[in-house]
Amino acid sequence: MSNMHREDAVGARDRVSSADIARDIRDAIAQGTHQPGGRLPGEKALMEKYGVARMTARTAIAMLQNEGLTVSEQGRGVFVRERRHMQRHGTERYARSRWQKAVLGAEATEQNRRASRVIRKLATVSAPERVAERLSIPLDTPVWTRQRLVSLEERPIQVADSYYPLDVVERTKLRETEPGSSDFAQLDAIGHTPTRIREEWSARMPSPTEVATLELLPGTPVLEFVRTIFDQEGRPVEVMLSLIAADSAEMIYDFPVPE
Amino acid sequence: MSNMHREDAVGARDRVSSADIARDIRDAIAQGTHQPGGRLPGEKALMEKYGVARMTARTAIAMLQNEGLTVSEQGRGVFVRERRHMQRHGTERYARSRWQKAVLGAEATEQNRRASRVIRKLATVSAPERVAERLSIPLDTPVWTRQRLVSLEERPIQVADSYYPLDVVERTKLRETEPGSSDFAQLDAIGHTPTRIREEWSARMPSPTEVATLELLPGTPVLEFVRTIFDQEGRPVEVMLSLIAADSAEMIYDFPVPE
DNA sequence: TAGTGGTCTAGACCACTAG
DNA sequence: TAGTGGTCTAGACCACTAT
Repeated sequence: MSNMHREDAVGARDRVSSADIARDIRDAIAQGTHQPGGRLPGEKALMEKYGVARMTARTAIAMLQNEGLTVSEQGRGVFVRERRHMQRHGTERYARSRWQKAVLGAEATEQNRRASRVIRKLATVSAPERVAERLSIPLDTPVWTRQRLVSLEERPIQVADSYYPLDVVERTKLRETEPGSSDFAQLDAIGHTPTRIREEWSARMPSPTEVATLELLPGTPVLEFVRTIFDQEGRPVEVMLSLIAADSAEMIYDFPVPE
Repeated sequence: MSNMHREDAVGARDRVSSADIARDIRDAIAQGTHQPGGRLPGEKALMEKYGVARMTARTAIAMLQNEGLTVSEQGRGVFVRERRHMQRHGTERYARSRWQKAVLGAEATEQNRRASRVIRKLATVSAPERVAERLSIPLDTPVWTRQRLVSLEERPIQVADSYYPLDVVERTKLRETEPGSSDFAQLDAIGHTPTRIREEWSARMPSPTEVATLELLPGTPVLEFVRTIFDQEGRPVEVMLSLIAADSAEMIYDFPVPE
């Protein structure tokens, strides 16, 4: 963090480093000098302005990109990253009164945005470890899975893989591509009334595969999200493993102080 | 994603790219070939193995670092990143029965780890926007703030800045450095019984300042956390703005399905 | 002191975008 | 086609770690 004496300083002046350049641009963005979506000085401009080599300018830009502040587009330039619309995940969205519509669809509608989903997989598979643990079944027990990619306004925002014990889905629409109403209503209809929910999640940087699937920009973390639904008897009847682009998600929990 | 024909392929062989090198190492880590904390091939080793220039090897290593998979230590080498202990955040930790101890301290003790906190600021300040909104007061209204840095096992893991309406803290220990018991007990003692809690979460990459404060490794996202405490009359009496290293936090919420 | 990663320079060729 | 960013090479000097 040694502060640089800039070019205007007399004598022993430190050379400008990529970190200095990055700081200048970062500050300018914070000050509002550059608006979201606006163009930033490119590699050439930085080379000239600071008198550095191309790699130095590139390093500065890479720093900002890894912070999620900018995006570089080949052939176009470097831009201030635009904020994405936030998708809110909260306790209220599971309310009984909303079971008729798919949870996400309902939320999107409320926020005046279009949600769509693409089924990636519908099959019977061996329960992966995280699923088996939560469904309280042995590892590799066959389970039904429905895996989908959820998009909002054409942008993929969430991978959601649901797993159900076979006996739960046996005679229901949950095996179909388009169940029509939400998992909640479906489960309720077959005698497994969703009664308690457990949500677990953490954040991390995505793998390149995940970057491709969710079309993530550099510097975007993902939320690893696991939701377990318990029925009226306390039995876990669905585990959903999900991956959510962190730049478009906000989790909100509203609850009374427990005794 | 063009698959490379490796050196052993005949004729027009693609050159090995930094992405290829990164993929090889990533796969090896996933396969368990390299254990957490274990040493990875350094720049020189990669240059020789793949016949590339130093910058190419460095780029490959940088990719892995930005994914949070590796750490480079100057003068030592490149290593597989070790997993940090997880600090769990959930609904139960606010239970009335725990109000005597500080919330975090209690959780740490249960997990057999030492928590410590350093006060960074105790003062009356103008309410920042996010605080004013949640306390339902005009922007820049004076509020009392207590800002602290929480560490677990000597590692900083959370910045927590609490804000209180002035009339709430006027005659209480909340203004002191070491209130002795938790905010919850303090608020309760002065007639503002914590009754409802609202928690809001999102994740993003940290600024360099935040990296320094939380001593974050590259490729570590942060969780931005806002907790609002409401008293028995539904009045917001505390807003806490917090920043948490994502590689050491896991959120768990357990709640009944709302009506 | 040897070996490692951190930073910078200088120049090449490629891929994509826009006029 | 000009201009932009993406990737790679080759070599220099520096900072830190270990021995």
